Amino acid sequence: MSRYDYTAIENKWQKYWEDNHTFRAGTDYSKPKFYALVEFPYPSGQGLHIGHPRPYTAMDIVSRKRRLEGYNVLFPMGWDAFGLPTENFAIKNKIHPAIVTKNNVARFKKQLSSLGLSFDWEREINTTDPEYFKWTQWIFLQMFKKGLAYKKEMAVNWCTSCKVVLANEEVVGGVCERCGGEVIRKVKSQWMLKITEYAQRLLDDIADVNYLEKIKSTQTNWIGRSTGAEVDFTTTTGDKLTVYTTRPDTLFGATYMVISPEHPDIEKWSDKLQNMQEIRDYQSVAARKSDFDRTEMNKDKTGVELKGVRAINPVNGREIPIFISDYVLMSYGTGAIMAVPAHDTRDYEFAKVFNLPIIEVVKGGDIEKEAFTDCATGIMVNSGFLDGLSVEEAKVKIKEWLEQTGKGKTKVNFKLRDWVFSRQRYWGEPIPIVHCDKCGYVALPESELPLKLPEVESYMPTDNGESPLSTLDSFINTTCPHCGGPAKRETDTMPQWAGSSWYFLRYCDPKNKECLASKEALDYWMPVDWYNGGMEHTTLHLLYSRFWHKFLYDIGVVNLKEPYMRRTSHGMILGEDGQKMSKSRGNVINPDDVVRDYGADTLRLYEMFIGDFEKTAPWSPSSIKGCKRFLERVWGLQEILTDGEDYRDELKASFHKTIKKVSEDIETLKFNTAIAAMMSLLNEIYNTGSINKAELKAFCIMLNPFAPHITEEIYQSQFGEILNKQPWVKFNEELCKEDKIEIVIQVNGKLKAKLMVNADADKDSVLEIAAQEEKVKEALNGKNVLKQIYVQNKLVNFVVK
RNA sequence: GCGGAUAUGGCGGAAUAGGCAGACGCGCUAGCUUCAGGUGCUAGUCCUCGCAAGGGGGUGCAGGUUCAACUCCUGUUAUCCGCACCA
Repeated sequence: MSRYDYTAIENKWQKYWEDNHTFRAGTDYSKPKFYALVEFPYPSGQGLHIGHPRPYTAMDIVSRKRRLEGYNVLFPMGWDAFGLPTENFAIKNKIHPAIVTKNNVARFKKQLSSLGLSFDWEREINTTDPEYFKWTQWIFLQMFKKGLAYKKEMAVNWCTSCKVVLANEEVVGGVCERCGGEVIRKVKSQWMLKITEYAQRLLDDIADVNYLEKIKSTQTNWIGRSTGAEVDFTTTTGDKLTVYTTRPDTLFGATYMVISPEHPDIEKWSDKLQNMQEIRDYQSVAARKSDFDRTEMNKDKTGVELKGVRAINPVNGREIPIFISDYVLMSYGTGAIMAVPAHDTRDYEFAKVFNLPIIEVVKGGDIEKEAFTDCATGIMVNSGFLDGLSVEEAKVKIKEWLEQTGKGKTKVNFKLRDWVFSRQRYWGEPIPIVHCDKCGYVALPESELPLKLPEVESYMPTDNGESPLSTLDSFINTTCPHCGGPAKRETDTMPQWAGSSWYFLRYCDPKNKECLASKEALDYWMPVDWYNGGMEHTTLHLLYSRFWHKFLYDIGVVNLKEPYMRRTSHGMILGEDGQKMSKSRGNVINPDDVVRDYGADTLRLYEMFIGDFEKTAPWSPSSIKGCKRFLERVWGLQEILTDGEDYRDELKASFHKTIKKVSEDIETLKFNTAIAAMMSLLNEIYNTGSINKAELKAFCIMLNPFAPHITEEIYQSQFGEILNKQPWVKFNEELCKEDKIEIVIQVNGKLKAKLMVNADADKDSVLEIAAQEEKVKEALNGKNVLKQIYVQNKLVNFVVK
């Protein structure tokens, strides 16, 4: 027999699969379907990372198993190809980003193909393809028409050195991630998407889907719902100043107020404020601080009192001072708070710095030392009509009072903020809006989609931070679709998250020219049955795409509220040193080298065997050899093949048990133990010295999803058939049981002997035999047996004294 | 600070409706094969005392429940991830 020539075998089967369209998702909509999804990669210039194959192989295993189980499987792949690195590469090397993308995609595709992943390449999509982003733009227009897309002045991160707007992720330690330059806040007009309008539904519907618990809780925290009240304070200027609080019960303890430095009322009061210069100074310092600086200021509270304007506590009529401080954020609640120093840590710190009164309103803490915040079970004091009530009762009563007197109302707040949807970049979807002086922002007619990117000389952002598109008069100047007058195009582009917010829908019908996907295809394929991806996408991509999907549900494009039935996630593959792989650490493993040296099947097997799928795992160049050895030994089974169309008795239970374990482990992401079980079975087979036809067939089929090339090759050369056309292996629960079972004999919990007994033997007979064991006799000798514990098929424990 | 997770041999990791701790693999040791290297095969490999038979200890740490605890309970430490002045 020939040696295991993995390169030849893998090339042969990859070609066979391609020629025969083996993995084409069928259009027979009467068959049961299964939609498996992995996150489509950003085709970076670095090529495929060794971490990519981990989730891809996992879902490939599930997909391959489902096909053998008779499902019509959709397992697609595409390219999330808009993005900064490509643009930067284009700028540096003066190559058009589309060409960079094309080259990178070609390389990625070649690399992915070499892994034998069963993607349906006929459904390949690319977010930078105008035929694709036509529909990204279309969805944006629908949102615009429904009032969900709007323009707003927003503070953004601005690198003073690169002269570029940075995403929050690009600001590291207060400086620009790339050049180390100073980053400041700059106000710019940005397109926003009203995801907050969907906050409650995004929260509620998590209950209906099968996501990992940690994904659910991360999303829940990110949405950050809280219930409290809005309370109106009047001021000595006669204005109304509204605060949001989750603790309206402590209203009697409010001894001052704090408003954000950006609060608009400050300007309104400017002629009444005696220390305006001091206030302006503080405002400009706060404005220069990045988010990073603000968090660094954690310990030292700063602020300025507004001299000349005071507020009146609505519950007791007391006049209290108003401060500005950067610990109050304009972006949450109302941008103003009532400060209750006795029961809030931040307010307490601030009150100490500015020597403000601290009034205890819930008994139980020691407010001389610290704020008493953990006071849910306390009793109200110094609180007028709330005195003597529990905190819970007080909350109800004060809310009633606020509603009755018209001084406030119950209010729900979310941490979730609207989505900044503009990027001042070239390599993204153009936003299909024009601005007309007469008509304002006007949507491009759908007939003009896709709005393509124009050719430009340079992709470099401009000095003032506008998109490169803003330098192109031929692009900017247009006519208003509404009034026909002169108008200017929007020059910002969409963020990278746009294209990935609906891509799973396009896979259902990727070539449709009439709509983003036909109703028929969507109704059949959706929802995604199983979506695996990284934890890092839990709060952005996953939330964004749920939002878009809900919007598309509202306008009747899809008929389901949620896009993904099940969401799981995988751990990262680290370098040999346990650190994240990076060029600078020199611990990068190139998948091409691994495929060349060990073969795709070994790589796939090792990535699944490396450890718990959900946890990070360090790459080990020596451990992978174990997987190679295993496959060599599987290959070697052909040399000891004998006739026989049934499992031999001595292996029957082992086969049934292993099939059961592998079948179940694949469903629960426990690929490592599935492989371990097959390794054990292989060892058992070799111990018998031979394998028969039935056994080899079953072994190949259950190993096939993991190592598809070698198993197809063995199957074809031994049995002359295509494995892919066989049904998935079955097990029989009854036959998993061994006739004889080893049970453990303990005395006082200490192992004394092991005994082979008939399965399901009764207590008395086992106890009798157990007591006869030499070691047991010894241990029992002269002792008093107090108790005999018998666990069927497991153990016997004699409790003696 | 909040939320989530993790802690088991030299290494990656198994085992939780409580029931043989260390499956499976790597590495290592010895032997066989080999001129040698590599491959392959056989045996061994948690620590410790012992020539052995056999004994003792052991799942981050300290307690508890139980005939029996990696698994349950209480407390505690460390590490990782996410969010973070969210009122």
